[in-house]
Amino acid sequence: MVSNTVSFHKFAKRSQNQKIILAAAEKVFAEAGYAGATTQLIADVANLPKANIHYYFKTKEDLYRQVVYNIFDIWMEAASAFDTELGPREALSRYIDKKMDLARTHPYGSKVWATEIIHGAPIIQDYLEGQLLEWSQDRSKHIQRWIENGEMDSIDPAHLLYMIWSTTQHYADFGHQIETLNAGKPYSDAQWQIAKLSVKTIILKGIGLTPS
Amino acid sequence: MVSNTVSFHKFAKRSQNQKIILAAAEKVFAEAGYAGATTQLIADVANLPKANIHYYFKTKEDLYRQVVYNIFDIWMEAASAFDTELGPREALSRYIDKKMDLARTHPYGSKVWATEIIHGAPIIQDYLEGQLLEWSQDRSKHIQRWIENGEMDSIDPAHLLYMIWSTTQHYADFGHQIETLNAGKPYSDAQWQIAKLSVKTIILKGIGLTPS
DNA sequence: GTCTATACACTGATAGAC
DNA sequence: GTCTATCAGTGTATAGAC
Repeated sequence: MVSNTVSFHKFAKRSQNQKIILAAAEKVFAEAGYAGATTQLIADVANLPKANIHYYFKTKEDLYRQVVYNIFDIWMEAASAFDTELGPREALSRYIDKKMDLARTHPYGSKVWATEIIHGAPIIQDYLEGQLLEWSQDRSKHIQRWIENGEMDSIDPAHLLYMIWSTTQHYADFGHQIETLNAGKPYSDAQWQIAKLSVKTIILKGIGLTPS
Repeated sequence: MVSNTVSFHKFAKRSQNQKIILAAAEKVFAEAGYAGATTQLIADVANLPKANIHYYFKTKEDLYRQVVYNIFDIWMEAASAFDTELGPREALSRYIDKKMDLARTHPYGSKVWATEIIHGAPIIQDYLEGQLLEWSQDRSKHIQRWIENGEMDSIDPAHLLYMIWSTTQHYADFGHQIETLNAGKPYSDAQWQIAKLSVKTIILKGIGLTPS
């Protein structure tokens, strides 16, 4: 029993430190880019000695890889909010809401993702060609069916998806610019509500629906 | 006369080399990020010795600064396509068209801009607070007037601008992802046409207009 | 103006004491 | 598991020959 307890505590501590490092790394990778993010800076933000970073993650690339996988997983889970059984208005409304919420709660992850894609997806390419392609094709088929059923306007589904992705992620990736144009102040709860509603209203009306 | 000729040639060569270096730097900064872009790599792409880069641009930061200023100038010039005297439908149509054209012709510049903002605008902050803020406020006022005149739906002008920026720039910044989801092939002329039309259709209809 | 050689600083990673 | 000291490699920038 003693050994079990020790073992449990060790794993708990390991898991806890890994979480702290991952959170620090996400922030530093987002703000400085992959090459600009030094392990020393990540260690400082995590409030740990530099060597500990390498103890928990063998290389800087491994750490970066974990950060990118994490945000991808979070987004793919959110993508299930795009539930085609609900019909176009409700499915798209919920998906946009979910993506806007994530832009607010996970801005660093979104920024890391953006630079990863901008640099040609050196790490996440396999996932783009796998999970993301599969999900996109599945949802595109359902959108096509809605169009054929006269439930929404005729629009190339890919461009509808790109519009949702770009518009929602913009509030994370370009948050600094938005804040600058907002008198240098971050959005309040009320302003986030208006942003969400504005995005939903324009997109849904733009394809012949009314927001829910 | 001889000295004038020599002088002329020297300036021409200087100007020419600077253009070659700027084009190479734009590409390398876009694909590798600021810290990841080595002067050696920029020199290789420009097909010049590394020392020549430092001869024409004192520091790497100066070179980066020029690249960022260039894309900002190009965008601000395009922003004049948003001619409020044309009325909402025509002004917005032309502006979206222009931004989509720039996403296609200047993808590297767009990517450099995106990472600059993602990293907190360390170089371009003054321009955000100056020219960009001024332009945004001016156009927002005109949009407000259109709304009051019943020429378009009631939408917070800032969010309409963000939607245009994010959607159009997405085709440059996330071009790699779009290409991956397009069977790994870059967009054809016809596909770019569809993209432009899709973006314009959704946004204009989304605010109560019909595309021109 | 061009280019080679090099100085100087910094970074990722690890060895080894605790 | 933790942390200090250190190494090997790489980067920016420049000096100086041509």
